[in-house]
Amino acid sequence: MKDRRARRRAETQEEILRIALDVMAEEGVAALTMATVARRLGVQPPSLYKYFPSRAAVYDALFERGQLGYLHAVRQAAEGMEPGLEAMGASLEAGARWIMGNQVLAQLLFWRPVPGFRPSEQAYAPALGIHAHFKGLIEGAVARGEVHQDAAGEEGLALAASLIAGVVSQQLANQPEAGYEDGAYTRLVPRLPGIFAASYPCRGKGRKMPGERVN
Amino acid sequence: MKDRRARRRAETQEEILRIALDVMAEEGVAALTMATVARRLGVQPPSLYKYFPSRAAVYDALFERGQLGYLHAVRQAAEGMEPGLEAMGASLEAGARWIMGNQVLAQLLFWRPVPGFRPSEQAYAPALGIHAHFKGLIEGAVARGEVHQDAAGEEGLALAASLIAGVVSQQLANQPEAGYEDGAYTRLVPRLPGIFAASYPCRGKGRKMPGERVN
DNA sequence: GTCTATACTCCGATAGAC
DNA sequence: GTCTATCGGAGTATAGAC
Repeated sequence: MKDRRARRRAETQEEILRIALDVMAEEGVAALTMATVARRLGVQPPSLYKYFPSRAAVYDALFERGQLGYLHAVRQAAEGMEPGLEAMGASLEAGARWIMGNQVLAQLLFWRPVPGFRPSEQAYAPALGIHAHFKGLIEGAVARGEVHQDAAGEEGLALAASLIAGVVSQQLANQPEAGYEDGAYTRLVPRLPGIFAASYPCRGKGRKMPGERVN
Repeated sequence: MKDRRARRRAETQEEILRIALDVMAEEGVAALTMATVARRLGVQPPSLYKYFPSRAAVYDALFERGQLGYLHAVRQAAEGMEPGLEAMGASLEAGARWIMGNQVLAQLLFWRPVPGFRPSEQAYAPALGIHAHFKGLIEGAVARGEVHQDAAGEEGLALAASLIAGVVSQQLANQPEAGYEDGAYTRLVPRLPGIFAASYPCRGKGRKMPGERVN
């Protein structure tokens, strides 16, 4: 059966990627080498090139997998919810949790730790979906009168992306070992929707926002 | 004269660090090699070890230099100003500008791009000064009634750090070639003090903050 | 599909002559 | 302080036997 061979091949590719993630977690994202993966897999380095044509191809497969995982996480969190601030908060939290649970992939996605590596167009494609997802949520918040319409512009999207990138960057750089629940920076995540809304006030002040601070 | 020898030696160390920065900018922070530096300096690799005992020592010297440069930038920006939101805005902007003008050092300071490298205690020391600097500014803002006193707690400091880290992380990862003036993310920096203040409202709403959005 | 063998390049670091 | 020479090892990738 060709199916069996194909499945076996896919399983081996899976295992290569899994081992690669382990190596990157232990040695650093940029320190991934085909030889190390081969040793752990119990084969000789040349064998790996039957599954991935180059080291960059391994990075690319992981990059695509990461984008898809992150996209799935933020989408699923808002599933069934009306687009708006609350759904945005759910997506932000899910995204932050995903990042803290997939730190290695997150570094590959959101930083540029590997000199010379640029993701292929296909691997980068899900990022557009992520952008569209948050754009839709913010437009929903505008329609519901939760934020000013300017929030749905590029600047608003940049701010939303910067807010989440800020807390996770600080968390990963300063307290990488802390979990999502314990992190001094991830603790800020529930407040991000309120901070975002306060940055694009609709009209009247004092509107109660989810996650807003109560003094 | 021993002074002349010492000065000559210091000059060579300076040039080594300068070349190392160039290499890191072109090849990636983690891709720095002593051999590359030696080639550009026009000497043989072993000669470098007369100036730095190891590659890690080069990273460490650059790390310390970066911390001191960043500390100096944020301090100087607030010099002569009363501690408060306005001074905090000046420091944030100066910090963002410094980062965009010293991207390689910034990666070394705020990300962890080099597997196995940990800064020495001495090299890390200025970071404590940076923390204290912003703590003082926020305490000034509290004293002036610009923000709630909770802003001066660890959570407030974490938020301030996350705000600036977010915009520069996004800028470096997505538009590294853009300058501070043109960046889609650094453009948000002037609004950060207002966003921070809105997150820790003192009492009455609607207070005008520097950098606050006008709708 | 896996292996051995290998070509090729590079690295960090050291020893010792000059 | 600089050099040559070298150790000892790493890496990516390919060729070809099995």
